[in-house]
This record gives sequence, structure tokens and C-alpha cells, in this order.
Amino acid sequence: MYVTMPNDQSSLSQFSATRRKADRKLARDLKPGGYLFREGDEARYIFRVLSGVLRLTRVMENGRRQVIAFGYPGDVIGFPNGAEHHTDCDVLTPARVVAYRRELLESGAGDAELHDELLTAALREISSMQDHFMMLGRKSASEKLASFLCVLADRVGTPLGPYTQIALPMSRCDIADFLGLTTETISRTITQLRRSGVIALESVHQVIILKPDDLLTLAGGEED
Amino acid sequence: MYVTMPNDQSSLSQFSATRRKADRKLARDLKPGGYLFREGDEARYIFRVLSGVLRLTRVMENGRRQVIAFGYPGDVIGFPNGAEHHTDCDVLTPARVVAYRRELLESGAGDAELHDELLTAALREISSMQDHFMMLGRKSASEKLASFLCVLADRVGTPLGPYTQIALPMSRCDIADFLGLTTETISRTITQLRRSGVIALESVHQVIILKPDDLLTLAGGEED
DNA sequence: CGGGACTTTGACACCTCTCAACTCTCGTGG
DNA sequence: CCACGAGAGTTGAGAGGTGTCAAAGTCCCG
Repeated sequence: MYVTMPNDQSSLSQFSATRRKADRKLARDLKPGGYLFREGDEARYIFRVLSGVLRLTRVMENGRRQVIAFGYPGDVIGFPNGAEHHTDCDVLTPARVVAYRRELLESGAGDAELHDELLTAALREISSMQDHFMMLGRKSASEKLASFLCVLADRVGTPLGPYTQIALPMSRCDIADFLGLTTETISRTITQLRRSGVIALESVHQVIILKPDDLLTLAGGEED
Repeated sequence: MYVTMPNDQSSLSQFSATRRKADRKLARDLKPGGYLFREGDEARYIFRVLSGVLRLTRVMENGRRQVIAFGYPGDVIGFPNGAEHHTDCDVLTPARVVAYRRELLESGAGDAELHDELLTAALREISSMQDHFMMLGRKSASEKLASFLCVLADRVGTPLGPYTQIALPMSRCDIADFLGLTTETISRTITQLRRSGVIALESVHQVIILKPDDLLTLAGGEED
């Protein structure tokens, strides 16, 4: 999942019901703290997230880290480039994924429908990443965080009375590395939002959006 | 083309000789200042750049702009997401491109080899964009610019005695919008590099790299 | 030769980072 | 049951890098 604007049309719904049924027997369960693959691993499979949250990261030799994306249900991750994976994929919450052999993306290998779904996912990935460029390069700290919360609310928010609640299974540091900021800036910006009454903190990892319209405005305009 | 680290293996060579021959009759010539497609246009074709330089941009309603990529020979651009293009594609120098019907990427449509080449290009695109994230989010102005020049030198640099010369057909503003900076910062950083003897300016749009090793060091480490 | 766009340079402001201290949470062990 | 410690999160002060605004310089092309 990339943080763009909250008009992500991606979701589980793009995958057919028969597909989801067939996947069930191929599903793999993952424990928090573990990993799905590491940079340098041979990329034999592409994964689709059924439940839980994963984290894709890349690290520079000097230690600087970038969180490439968070993998939420419906996301497809692990697109290969060459023979190896080029990111680490860690498990943030108990998760379940389906593994598809990479040949299914590359040739179809007899399952035209799945081939098409994976290809569509790859193309959507490219488009989402382009949106994310805009955010990393052209938005302020508060705009970034507001955008992030908006997208999460749209994709995985749960109603809580008149409000929307969202879980933040990742650490402040993960959010910072995703948005190109520091943990301190994340923390300070969250405090700002809280003090201005836009959000409230149920706990450190549970946010309640009190003023969705204000948050959307803070997110800075949509693209286009 | 994305600015990552100068280990881009992409080039014309990935496309077979027979392909290049067949393309010649499908080639389309483009004039500087024109455009190949605009955001919102129906995405019927995917393009491969044969010569010249293109520019892919996305604009927010408040005017902020992000240059998504520069299209250099060997690059494939215009991957569709849904029915429409989501970026503008402008022509920076006289250019020649080949247009492939999008069905060739999606189904193969009888040309398995081309299908494979386009798919590989899409996957490489994803990987390159991931590298670009690192740069937008985690590098300083001088690191960004040094990285940019390194990649250009690798891909389109021409030997000039013991040095390497590179053309910068895009404006300072384009470079800024690509790297997530301002034109002033680009200008100042170029001046720094010039004063420190790492580069020299043949003209505003012609750079000579005097100390490639220093430039590479300034680019900050490679990923991994 | 003139005009407009682009580039460079300077001064200054401000946002974010850095470094540091403190608080909070949670699990462990006495 | 409470004390303790480790890790994560928050808050503060100060520094520094980049943006903003303004003006001068340069290039290009009619």
C-alpha cells in the first residue's frame, strides 16, 4: 500500500470469488516478527496478502532505511526484478498470504485469469508508486502524515460511532521511514493533530479520526 | 529513467535485434515542446523510446509538480492503470518512439517475445521506482544531484578525453521537480560541485565530470 | 539588437533534523 | 505484587539545510 490520495480503488474485490476459494488451500500463515522474504532471496513467488500487515523495506549501507510500502489485505507484493528480491518483507501482525509462482505472472502458465489479475496488480502498483513520489518529494510533514492517515482510514478504517478508528500496527519509526521523516517529527505532528482536535489517540497504536474533512484538507490537494 | 544508483542494467540491448528492425517501420517522430500523451488520455499504447528524451510529470491542483521520470532510449513508458494515462508525457528533444498496443502487454496477442519484454520492463520499472523512493525520502540535496549525474553519466555519458560529458536537455526546474528540490537549490548545488572541481560546465546544459569517483562518493552509498 | 525565459546568486526565514532528557508501556523477575 | 529495565514514544532546545523572495546575470531567438 502506498500513501497517495484516498481514491485507491484497490481491494480484495478485484479478485474473483472462485479465486479466493481456490487460494484458501494455498494460504500460508505468518507470525509477527518473522519475515516473508529478504533482500537477495531468490524470487520464486509473488504474494497476495489475505489478512494482516506486512512491511517492505530497503536499507542503504549507511543504515538509512526506506519503508517502500505496507502490505495490507488485497495488496500484491514481491514483484521480482531479475532473479532476486530487492526488498525485505517483514511481518507486522499475524498475517495470511497466498503464494503464486512467478511463472504465473510471466507466462500465465495456463491460468489466464490469474495472470491478468497479477499483471493488473503490477500496473496498479506502478501508478500508486507514482502518486507516492508526489508525496515524498512535494509534501510537508503534516501533509504527509494527514495523507497517510486518510488512506489508512479509507482502506482499513473501522466505524466507531460517528467517527473512524484506525489501527497503526507499525512503529512511529516505520511511519517515519515510509514518509521520509524522522520519528520525532512523526511524534510532534501527531501531537499537533491531537491538540487541534482533528484526531484522538485511543492508544499509541489506535487513532480515532474526529474531523475527517479537516484531515483531508491538511493532506493537501489530490493530484490532477 | 529513474535516478537510483548507477547500476542500471537497462538499455537497448535487452531488446532483440530482430525486434529493433521490425520496430523501425512503426516508429514515430516527436518534436521538442510537443507531447506524447496527456493525463486523462485514453491509454491505448505503450511506448518504447528509441532516441531523444521525454519527460513524465504529474501535477497537483495547487500547482506543485513532480517529474516522475525522464524517458531515455531503451525506456518503456506509458504503462496504463485502468483506461487512462495518469501522467503527462512531454518531448524534451527530437525523439523517436515505437508504439505498442496495450494488448501486447496484457495478453501477448500473438507475440510472446514482445509480451515478455514489456512485462520485464514493467517489473524493472517497479524496482527502479523503489530505488527512487530511497532517494526522494532519504538523501540530501547534494546526494540527490550527484546520484542524478552519476546515472546520466552511466546511461548516456559520452567520453571526452579522459572525462565524461553528459547533456542535460531538461531545465533546472525539471531536475528540481524530479529530485524533490527547488531550482535555486539545484543551481546552488551545481555551483558547489563546480567550485570543488568535481564537475565543469561546458554550457548550461552540458556537464563534464572531472572526478567521477568523488561524484560517486557524494552520491551516498548504494542501496543494500 | 531587444525582450523574455532561464539561471545564478544573495539574504533571510522556517521547517525539519539532531541531540538530549524524560515519560510511558510492557514484560520479567525478585 | 511490586520493582526494575528495556524499548518505544514524547517533548524540548538548538543547529542546519532547504525554501522563499528578490535581484542580477546569462542565454536564446526573433
